[in-house]
Amino acid sequence: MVRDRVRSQARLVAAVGQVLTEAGFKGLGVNAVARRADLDKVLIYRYFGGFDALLEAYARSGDLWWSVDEIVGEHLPGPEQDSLAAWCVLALKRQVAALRQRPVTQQILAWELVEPSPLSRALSELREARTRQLVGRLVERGGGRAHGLLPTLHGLLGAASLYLVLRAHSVGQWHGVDFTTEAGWGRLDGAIAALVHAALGEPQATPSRR
Amino acid sequence: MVRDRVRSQARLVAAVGQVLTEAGFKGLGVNAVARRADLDKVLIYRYFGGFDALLEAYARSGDLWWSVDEIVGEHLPGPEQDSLAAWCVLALKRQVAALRQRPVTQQILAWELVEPSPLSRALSELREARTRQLVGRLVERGGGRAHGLLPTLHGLLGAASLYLVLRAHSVGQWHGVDFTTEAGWGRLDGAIAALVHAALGEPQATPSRR
DNA sequence: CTTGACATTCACCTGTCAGTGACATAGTGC
DNA sequence: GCACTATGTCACTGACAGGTGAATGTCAAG
Repeated sequence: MVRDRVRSQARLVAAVGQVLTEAGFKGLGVNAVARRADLDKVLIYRYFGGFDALLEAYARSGDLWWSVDEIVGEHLPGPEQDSLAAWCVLALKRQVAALRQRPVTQQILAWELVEPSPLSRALSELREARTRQLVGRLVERGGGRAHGLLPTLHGLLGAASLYLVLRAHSVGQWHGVDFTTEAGWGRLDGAIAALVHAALGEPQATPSRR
Repeated sequence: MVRDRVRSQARLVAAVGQVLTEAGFKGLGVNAVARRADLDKVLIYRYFGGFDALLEAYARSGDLWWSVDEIVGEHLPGPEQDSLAAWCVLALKRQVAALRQRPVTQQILAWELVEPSPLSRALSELREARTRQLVGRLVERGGGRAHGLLPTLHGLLGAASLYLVLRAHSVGQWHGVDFTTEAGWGRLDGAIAALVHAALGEPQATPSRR
């Protein structure tokens, strides 16, 4: 028996993420987390004060949402450096990629539609704050030319792609497109690009309607 | 004690819907349904063969998804009768309204992101079939002039608004807009209209950017 | 070595879940 | 009235959930 409080705390926090990826929110509970951490569940109450507090500790520890730099960090190659539409398309594509490689975040987002939890509350705050930053940054990157439709576009297409990512695990089909294959995601990228360019009134460099 | 098999079956099927609206999918189970129907749970096994079969019976009985006529049934008033964009906007708005007044459908759609069930499978089939009809009808209504972006637009904006309806119960905030108020839904309608008209290249009759 | 604090485990409580077997009762044909 | 069938009720099992009190083991200070 190793006696190390901080190590046990860390193992419990890590076990939350492991249970979420393996069993989803449905299988998340005191017993499952303790079992996964190979520790007794009573430690959750002693060290954190309860299960919700453990979830909050996990939310603080994890890389649940992406930074603005992860989305619009690098410069765009080629002649479109100042195109607002090109930046917007890039941002939306990268947000899809960022979400797809965060299975835990997907689980939380899916579960918050059924029942909000401390995890989803923490995630909401992060998301709203970083989205504001991101839209501001997009305007900068696009040469400072604001466009009335930009927040609308980003908000609606962001919601659409987020939903499609969440669906991919369970159902996978949406309007005839199969999102269990990479080809399906390619069609989503194409659709986003076509729509953004049409809406912002900039002709598309490489037209790719779906 | 009333002894009437068909009546008891009907009460069990109805209880599924009642439990779903009152407690959501999380509270749906053999015990809850039987309690709500004021019958013994053993009847679920006797009459339907199991809980999943009861869910399938409920799916067949209920008005889970809307008909195409409910969305594009009547003629549009005014001079925009043949505008594809106007029809598309109307369809999207009515789909939001149709979903908002179907709490059970919302529960099923939220739950299928966590774990598919017989109910979500039945719903998926309905949805995919009727969506195909709907897009076809839209093209007719819009004067037969197909537009390459129409399926894309309808698919993405449909996904976005569906997701926002599902969020409204639990979180309510999206990109600064509050979807617990009617004003928030008005902004969604405006955003959809602005985007559709911009994307389809038809000037908007009453401009209403968000 | 002794003592005491603390990390950790064990055993148990209560409640809910899905599912089943045995029993009670009502209506029907005879 | 009698027997049979179908409807409905009751009581139970085993599994698992969240949560808690007491006991066990380990380490370090004295």
